[in-house]
Amino acid sequence: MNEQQLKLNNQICFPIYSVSRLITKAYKPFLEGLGLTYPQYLVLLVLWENDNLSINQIGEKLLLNTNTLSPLIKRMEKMELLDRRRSKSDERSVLIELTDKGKELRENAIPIPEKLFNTLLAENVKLGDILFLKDILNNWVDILSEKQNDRK
Amino acid sequence: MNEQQLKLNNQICFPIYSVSRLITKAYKPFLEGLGLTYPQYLVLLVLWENDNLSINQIGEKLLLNTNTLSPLIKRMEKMELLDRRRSKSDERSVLIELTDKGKELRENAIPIPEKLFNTLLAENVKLGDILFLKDILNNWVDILSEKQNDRK
DNA sequence: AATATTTATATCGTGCACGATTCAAATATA
DNA sequence: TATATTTGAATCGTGCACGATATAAATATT
Repeated sequence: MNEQQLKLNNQICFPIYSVSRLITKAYKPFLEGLGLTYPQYLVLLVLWENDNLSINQIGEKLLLNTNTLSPLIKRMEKMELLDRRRSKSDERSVLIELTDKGKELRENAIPIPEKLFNTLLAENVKLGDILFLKDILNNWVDILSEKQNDRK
Repeated sequence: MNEQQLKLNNQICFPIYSVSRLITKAYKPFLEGLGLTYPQYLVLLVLWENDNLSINQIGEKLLLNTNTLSPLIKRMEKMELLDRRRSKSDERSVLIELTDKGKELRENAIPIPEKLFNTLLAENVKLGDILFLKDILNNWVDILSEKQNDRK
């Protein structure tokens, strides 16, 4: 592995780390109108698609463990966005069901993706970031694939 | 904007958010051997490249504000990886200088990028994630560019 | 049936992130 | 030169993330 390829690690890992935070920040103005954080919004996206899931099932979809989701969902319960109740068939499971308030929020959330899209579009800096990320990622995939072929 | 394009938002934002966390997790086993977190490692990467920067300058490179960096750097001072001192020419600035221990850590950090690379390579699941991310990202860039051209 | 193991949540501790605010030093302006 | 504004750090409060651990319910094993 040569010098340049070694640098690719940081060239991809750091940008992903940064862009992830930039995206969360870009969502903020639209989400705080609804009183939501980005992770809370993700939970709602899952529940709007498929209500009455266990915490575990939500975690599978979001790749989050219960030590993150448990308190997060309790905060959302306090906000009266959802209800928690133990499953009757398995007392270990906690089923999450949207309240009317949680369901109604969906309407207000509909314009968010387009707004976010336009935000990223308006800020050319960010398009630059994405383009940069795209090139690096393509480069990385090439090297990864190449290396996997070498092993055969 | 059609339904599918709207979904692209979540198709790109969520994967970036997830992959970012996966990458940080992938670094963990290698970094904790050095007693470092990923953000601390990033600070060292910056300082190994260019010592004696102010907190602000480090923040510019990492896109992090002082309310994140200040306590993080104080923790690194406690670990005796770096020294903090006020600049004489501008008493507001805090200059960060690596200690010998901080400099020496560089040697131990050299194999990390390759190890990480191999980890991602070994876990085919993750290569799948990257490929997925790559396609979505390319798709997104196409749409963004197209939309920007429309405005002209 | 009694015991061991697994599974679904929850809790605890630590370390980011980040908006808001504070404070002092530096710089700009009247 | 006095005052206003800007700038660099630091602090505070809140909310994630996540490893480690605890607990109780469900399931497997003996």
